[in-house]
Amino acid sequence: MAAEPAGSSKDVLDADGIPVLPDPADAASRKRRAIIDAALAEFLAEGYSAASMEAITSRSGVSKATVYKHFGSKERLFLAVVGGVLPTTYAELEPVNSGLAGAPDLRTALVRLTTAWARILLRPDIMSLRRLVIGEIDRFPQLGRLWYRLGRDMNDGPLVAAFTELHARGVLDVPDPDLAVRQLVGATVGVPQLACTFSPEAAFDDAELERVMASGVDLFLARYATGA
Amino acid sequence: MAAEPAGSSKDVLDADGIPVLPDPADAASRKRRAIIDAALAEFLAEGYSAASMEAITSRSGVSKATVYKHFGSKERLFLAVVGGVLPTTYAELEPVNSGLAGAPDLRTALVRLTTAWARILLRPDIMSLRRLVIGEIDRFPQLGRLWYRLGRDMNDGPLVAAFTELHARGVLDVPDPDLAVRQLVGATVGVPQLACTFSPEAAFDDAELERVMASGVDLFLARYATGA
DNA sequence: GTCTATAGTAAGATAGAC
DNA sequence: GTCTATCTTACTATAGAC
Repeated sequence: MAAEPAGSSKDVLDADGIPVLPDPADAASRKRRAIIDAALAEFLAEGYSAASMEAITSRSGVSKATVYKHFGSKERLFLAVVGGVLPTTYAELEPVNSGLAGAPDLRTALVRLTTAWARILLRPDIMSLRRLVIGEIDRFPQLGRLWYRLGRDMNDGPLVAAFTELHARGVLDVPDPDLAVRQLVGATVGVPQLACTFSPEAAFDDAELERVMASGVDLFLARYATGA
Repeated sequence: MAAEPAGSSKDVLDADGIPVLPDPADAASRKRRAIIDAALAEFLAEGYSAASMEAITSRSGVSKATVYKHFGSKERLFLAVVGGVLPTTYAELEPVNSGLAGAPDLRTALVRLTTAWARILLRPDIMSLRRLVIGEIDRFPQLGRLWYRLGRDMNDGPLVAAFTELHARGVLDVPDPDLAVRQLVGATVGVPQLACTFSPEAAFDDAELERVMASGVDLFLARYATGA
């Protein structure tokens, strides 16, 4: 259990009484990290305007001046924090997408895929972040565009590629793969997502979720699957 | 051009020099209406927390004390204004729903219906209101539940009834009408709505909109229409 | 880089005259 | 019911010591 000096001005001594000087760079980035975590929690709980820099400094254990040295202003802090966490969030969805074009049973693969997406996207922390971004879009349009673009690039993108290939192989008949992907998402993940957007307390157990995803995939395949 | 005394303490005289005393009830409800309009504009522009009661009083032309006499607090004002406008908003969608079960061509009727929905729901003012409600759901969960319930009751509801009837008549094969409606919405209106939610500047011209709606309806019918 | 202390401002809400 | 004037509080941001 190493001593972690929290910025105290007093020297910290090791077992032999020798002062342990914290690496200033590490100390700074630890504080930076603490500020980011505290700010995210505060912004998620209060929204941008009601969040107070005072509360963020209290949560993070640093002083107000330090926060301003690092981030300059409340706006810049918000953009850094929220813009920084979005790619992390979407990165979780990427591994699910691999190898769809080569799956033995397309229906099973699509149900698995959409169910995995839904389980992640419906998580309360991600739903809260989504509501925050949507609610602040007039003030921070960059974040809205970023969120939408990430979703398109990291989720829809691979699916579009897979459908295009399956179309070429004659397995699917998809004249507009881009639109088809958006329809699939709307008819599967979009259904419980809409409910959770407006009713945070709404819960979908795994069985219900898989039933809805399977029904949406069947809807999709009824139109786009060829006989082959 | 009738004189409309805006609460001035000086008497207003008619053409014969006779004081025109404004009906106090009417004057009060005119002010109430002015406050509501000003508050809605301010809340839409700034969000709940950043909206200032000072700005609302300026916009409405009444004093701060009057606003508090009428609505008691900022929270109550917000609930009254937003909760009051939601039914009005959804009422616009109701007439579109009538007479679907008896339509001669179901596909045409559904394309017309979803396109009409989309044109209303994508309007910037309604999209802004939607973002406001979503962004403030942690603070005002009532509004989220109200929005979702209105959408379900006034839009999905009639469609569920129509699909149930068409199922009984053998025109459709819809084992779960409620889910089917949500899928149809997700695959039609939901597609451009998602884009507009995150990119307010995104615009869909009528031709593009109808193409997307028609494609979504075809998707729906490929699964749920019987041969009959 | 980090802190304490504070400047300067604007917010929500109310008192009291009319 | 309505207004003007004001109370109290909390906010963002900064100055200056270390």
